[in-house]
Amino acid sequence: MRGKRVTSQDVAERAGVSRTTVSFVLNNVAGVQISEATRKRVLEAAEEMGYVPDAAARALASRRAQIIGLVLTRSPHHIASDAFITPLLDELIDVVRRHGLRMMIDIIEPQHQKEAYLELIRAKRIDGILLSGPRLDDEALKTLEEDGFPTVLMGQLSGTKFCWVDIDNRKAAKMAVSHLVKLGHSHIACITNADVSYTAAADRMTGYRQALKDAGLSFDQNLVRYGDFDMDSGFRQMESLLDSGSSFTAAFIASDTVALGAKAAIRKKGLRVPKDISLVGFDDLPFARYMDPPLTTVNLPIADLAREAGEMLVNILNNKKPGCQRKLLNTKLVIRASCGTKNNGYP
Amino acid sequence: MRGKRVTSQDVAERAGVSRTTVSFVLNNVAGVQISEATRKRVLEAAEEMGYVPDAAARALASRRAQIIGLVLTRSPHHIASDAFITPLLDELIDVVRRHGLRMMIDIIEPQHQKEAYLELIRAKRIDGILLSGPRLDDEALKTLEEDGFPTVLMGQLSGTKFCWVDIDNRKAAKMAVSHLVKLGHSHIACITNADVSYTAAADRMTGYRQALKDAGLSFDQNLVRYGDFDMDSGFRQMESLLDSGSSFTAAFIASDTVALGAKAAIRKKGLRVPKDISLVGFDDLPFARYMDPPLTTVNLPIADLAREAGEMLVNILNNKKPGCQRKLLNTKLVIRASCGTKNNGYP
DNA sequence: TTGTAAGCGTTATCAC
DNA sequence: GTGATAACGCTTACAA
Repeated sequence: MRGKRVTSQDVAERAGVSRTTVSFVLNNVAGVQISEATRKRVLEAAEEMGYVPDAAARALASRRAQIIGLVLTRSPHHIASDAFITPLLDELIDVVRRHGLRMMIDIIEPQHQKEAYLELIRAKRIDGILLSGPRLDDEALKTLEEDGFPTVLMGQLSGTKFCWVDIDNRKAAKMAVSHLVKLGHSHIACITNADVSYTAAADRMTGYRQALKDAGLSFDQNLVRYGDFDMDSGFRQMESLLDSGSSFTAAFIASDTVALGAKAAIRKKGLRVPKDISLVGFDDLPFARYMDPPLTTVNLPIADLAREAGEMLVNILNNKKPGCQRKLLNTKLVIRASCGTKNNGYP
Repeated sequence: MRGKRVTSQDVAERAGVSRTTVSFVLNNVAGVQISEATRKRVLEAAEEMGYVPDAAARALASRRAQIIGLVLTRSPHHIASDAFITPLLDELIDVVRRHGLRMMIDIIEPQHQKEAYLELIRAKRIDGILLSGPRLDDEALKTLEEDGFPTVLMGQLSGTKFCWVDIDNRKAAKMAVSHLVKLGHSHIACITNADVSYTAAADRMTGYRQALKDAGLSFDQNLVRYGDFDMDSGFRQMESLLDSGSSFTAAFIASDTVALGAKAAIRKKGLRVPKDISLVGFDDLPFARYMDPPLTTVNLPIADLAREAGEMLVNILNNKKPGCQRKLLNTKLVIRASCGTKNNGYP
């Protein structure tokens, strides 16, 4: 780094070949036969000289940056949950590394700078994009769709032809609520994870309604509240539910984070979980099992989601499995101690 | 993106100037006088044609990638806490964007791939590096130090000449423990956030000892356990403490995450917080205020830390404020409801 | 099987 | 003030 850079020219000279050969060997170009001896000589020379190809030069010449962009939507509250970002990054970086790529990250506010990430593409900084928390009102996304830029969404966007990976939110929510029904609850409240303009929130809500319907229970709008990603919203909405006078013995809360806030509100009212109110969450964040009582919740396989999305994008970049791919991942209910059979109820 | 790319050549032709002039105008090169008329014409042409400079070409020619690397140390357990990564990224991306840069992210295992991030530098992918959770046994770091590669650490590394930003862990821990002392506690246990080979863990431990010393209390090794970043370790270590037969009425737990596990262990034993045992945590993670009872803890200003580190690196890259800079940020104790005055105690 | 040479789209050094 | 022109370090037809 200090001295002059080692270039492919230097390696070529040392190995007694041309730069072309060096390039062929180092990039393992298919369809080109190079003798074992030459190959070995080049590899050794590169190794000895500590040659590392210049990324910019390579990108310029090959028209491939070998970088994928990870774009997260920063609502005022962040994507699904902060707790997901670590396993997400972890897994994605593994995928990317396995394929010899790098990852560039950007976070956008849905309100402003919506277009900010287009620069990544226009400046050819990235070859493909992974978008978490896509929104219909994202104008930049339309551009991507028109241009056919390699894109994979984490989450669905109906009416578009994007590839995506997601979980079956409806099915998962239904499973969670059915669990409550089986325990004998007939008055089950619901706090969504977010505004229903988010597909995931709407789907979870739908699952809740379906479970009620399947059980022959009636849907009561008075038992529904809308969370807003964070603990505060859970606290407020549960307070509202408790103060409303509507009676219920259980609640499906479509986010562990929101559930944590809700539990605090229940406790503040002097009520107990699950004695007075049973709770089912969603996400299975690390803290769920350490809540008091440990929270029964839907496990969201975030690492799988990330890996599938990453591999899907890589496949697209490599022109394997072309066309539009979609994948719905399974979830499972993790039963812990926040649900009881219906008993005294509230009020 | 679909049609042929717009190059600076195209812009130059449209504006009726040379590529050089376009470059001067768009990069706001100092020391070059360009007439307002020309400048405006170039800017307009670029705007109209939707010109976005090619990042690779620019990097190749200017020898500046305009990208900084964020390298996180992935221990088996991740940097300090998962919950920190979102505000960290958030703030860093703001800084970077403000300066017209981009960010590339990498995560390394301290065991393997220690050298993996050197490729970022060797391939000239990044101009500077931001390293979180630096470790003394990181060989690659030595290389950076020798080469004088622009680097800012988040966390300290004694015996090196790196720039860094950190909090005063010792002072913060002392403040936390003194709080317990003031409440009348004289038998105060300690669970570290991690192994003391981590500087932060060692410093927090030292702060704990100093607080005891200042209060004239004796240090008892039997009251100390070593956490390991996660909730599980907190659970296990608190169990060990409780089973050891040593008596204590309060505990300083140098991580909220670890504290959450510890609290579960306390509850499992049928004890209460703060009635039987007072608890002080460290980090002030979002869930701390929603714990039952809300956790008294040290607030770690992660966003400030990120911003300071980011700005410091940018300054170094711009050759402002040269030399080695170091910054210690203040913390404050957030008093909630997990501490009481000494009363019955345990056992 | 390997080499030659022409780009890739900028920036930067000089002249004018 | 502005414009040629040479790097920058690599990939990749095309030749040999």
